[in-house]
Amino acid sequence: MLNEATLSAVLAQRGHKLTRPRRAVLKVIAASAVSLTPAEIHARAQKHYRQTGLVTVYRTLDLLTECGVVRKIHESDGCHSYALASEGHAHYIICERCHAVTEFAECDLAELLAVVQRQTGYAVSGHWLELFGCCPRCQSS
Amino acid sequence: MLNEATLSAVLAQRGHKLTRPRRAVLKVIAASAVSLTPAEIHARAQKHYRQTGLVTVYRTLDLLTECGVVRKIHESDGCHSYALASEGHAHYIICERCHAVTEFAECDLAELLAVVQRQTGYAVSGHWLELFGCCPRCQSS
DNA sequence: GTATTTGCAAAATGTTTGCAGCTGC
DNA sequence: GCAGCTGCAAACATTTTGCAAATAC
Repeated sequence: MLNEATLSAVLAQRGHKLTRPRRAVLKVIAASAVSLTPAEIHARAQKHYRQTGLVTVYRTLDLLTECGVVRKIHESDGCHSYALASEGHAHYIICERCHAVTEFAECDLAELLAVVQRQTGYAVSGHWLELFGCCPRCQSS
Repeated sequence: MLNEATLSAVLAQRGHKLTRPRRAVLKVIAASAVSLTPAEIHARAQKHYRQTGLVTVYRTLDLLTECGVVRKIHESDGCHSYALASEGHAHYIICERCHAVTEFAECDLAELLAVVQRQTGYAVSGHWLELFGCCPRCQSS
């Protein structure tokens, strides 16, 4: 999903355009190994396109989230940062030291879901799993 | 953890006191089957103790969270609500229709963690799992 | 009695909206 | 050309801070 042509197509499909600020925001998020807050994204986006406004960053993040290009990262102190999303269902593992974010696809929760469903009587329709830890780089330093 | 004597002891241990507003906040959270925002907690707490201020609600929520009496609930649109925490490690299943919150203890993720650890090289130190669905009551209505 | 807690007003922070002009397709 | 997008300023919502008075123990 790093490809500009692809992104352009995704946006066009919904009647949206690929503009300079949007390009800048995506570039910033795609280039970062760690999750970023809107303010951080704003600051970095201005290096790609100087006039990028913070308001546009917010609007772009909403749009890209809707398109599934980007995901909101929830950490214990809140949920104010974003990272690039790969295609399809995925989860994150987050470094508690440097905020590095890595996706992982493995999520065999079928058995757990069945047990909980039985225990609670809820009809489970979705789940959300995040792991926290220490990334390889931080481990070696 | 609904017991006032227990709470008083937990607070005392850290040099804190059990005051009227704190009692009111706890009562509200303990009595609610659904997660509540600080503003909602404030409104309801005033029925127990009229003078409860919103600022105190915020401070109390922080304190109770620190003590593990209460937990912050993360939902897709943000993370601004709180629910009672039972003892020890637990997860929530949240009703997407009425925001009902139920804890479940089952969380056998050992195998998954091992796989992800191998895949990503991270040293996993914590996890966080939340399920979404439809609670029994909403299902039948 | 004293350290902690409180409510208030005010400040700080983070996010959203209204609008006239600009830009991608 | 025109729908959609932009940046700005200003509105708004939420959370935090400073402080003198009140309270729990």
